Amino acid sequence: MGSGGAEPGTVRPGGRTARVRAAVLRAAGDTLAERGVAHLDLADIARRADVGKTTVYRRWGTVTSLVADLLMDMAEQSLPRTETGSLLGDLKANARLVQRTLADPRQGPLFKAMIAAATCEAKTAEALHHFYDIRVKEWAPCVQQAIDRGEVPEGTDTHEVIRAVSAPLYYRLLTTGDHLDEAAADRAAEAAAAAARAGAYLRNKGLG
Amino acid sequence: MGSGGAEPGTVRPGGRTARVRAAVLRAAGDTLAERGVAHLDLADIARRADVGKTTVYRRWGTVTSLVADLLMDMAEQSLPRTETGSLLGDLKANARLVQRTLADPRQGPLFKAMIAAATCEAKTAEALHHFYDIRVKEWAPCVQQAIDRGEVPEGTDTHEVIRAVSAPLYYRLLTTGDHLDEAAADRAAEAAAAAARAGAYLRNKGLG
DNA sequence: CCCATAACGGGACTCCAGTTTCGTTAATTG
DNA sequence: CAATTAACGAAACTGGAGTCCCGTTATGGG
Repeated sequence: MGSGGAEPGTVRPGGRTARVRAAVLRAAGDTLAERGVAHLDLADIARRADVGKTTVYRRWGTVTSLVADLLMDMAEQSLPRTETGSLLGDLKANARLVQRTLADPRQGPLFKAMIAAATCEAKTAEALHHFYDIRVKEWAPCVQQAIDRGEVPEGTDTHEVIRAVSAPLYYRLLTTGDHLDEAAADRAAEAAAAAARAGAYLRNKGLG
Repeated sequence: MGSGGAEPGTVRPGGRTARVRAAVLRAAGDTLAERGVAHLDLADIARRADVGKTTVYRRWGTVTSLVADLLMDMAEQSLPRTETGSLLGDLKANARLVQRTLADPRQGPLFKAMIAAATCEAKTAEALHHFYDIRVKEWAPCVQQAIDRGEVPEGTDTHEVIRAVSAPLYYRLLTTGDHLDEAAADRAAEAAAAAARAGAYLRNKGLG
């Protein structure tokens, strides 16, 4: 008698198992982008992935659980940031990247759907938080460089500045129907840079 | 022969019909706050509202449609803004209001759920956009006053400044697990004020 | 106050998302 | 290159979300 068996896919992760995972995550992303989280049927995803629906139910069980796995997968593929030499330049590069992603006909709806899925289950929320944590950590160094250069006051919360760039873009995506253009990206970067220079993101504000 | 009949609840909107709507919207809000949009059963809501499930299905039909109605209802109850005499003071008052709402154990999850529901259906999205449009319009005058006072450059997009206050709070609510405290609210207000003063929210940037 | 009928509500019914069963395929190990 | 068994997949099954039917309640107009 064994311990009851680990999660499916952990003992023989190679070959077919990996192919099935890739196909299912691909199909899940496509379907999420097209239809959103609601009324999402795992059997549909299985059909699109050319995989038995039993397999999908056994390995992931629920839509939110599948989204969590998709987020784990996406978190691993982080694209390197570009460096321009100035805070505003770096933040604009970041803002443009976010804007292009959210304005993309596939990626935009996909991100909306993943955010929606994260509101439904703790595990999915955790995966989403991890995903954004990685993105923020990837870009935070450009703010540190600005601090070192003297562009931004010492004690500035670098992560908070990076989040400040994305925030208005996501807010607009979710709460308005407006198109996200490059002007919006530039405005987000300029606002974050101006606020950072003015010391709005200093840690331990108002404790003295 | 008639035209086939209008939507239920439009011909005799008084008395019982209004009571039923109020009870159902109340129950819908409670359930959304507790469980989120996923796996939400209209029969559950009907039971909690002490209303026949047939009635709920007939008048609203789907969860997203019910959320849309809830948003219409909430949009009508706009609380008046306070005036402090300075841009930063007004923006802080706004930020604190948003922060308290999102940090509230009932309202926070409710807003998350409504945002999630809006990603699933156009009609619900429209209702959400309308809701935020009203909130933004309610607070935008305080930015106009700051322009008149000379605190902020002429040509500043007043709506964009108000959105800039809320954006980081919503972004944090959705993409991190962190608690929204008053410090976060103040930081959001200060950043928006600093960026506005620096001219980051001027309309028609980069067209000349 | 009374009538016509809008709107509600209980209960039976349907249909499909999710589960269970069991046989098949192929990843790993020596 | 077998042997072992993890993982897959087709098909039958089940439970409950959503629909339908029809009798009941009570609103709004005259």
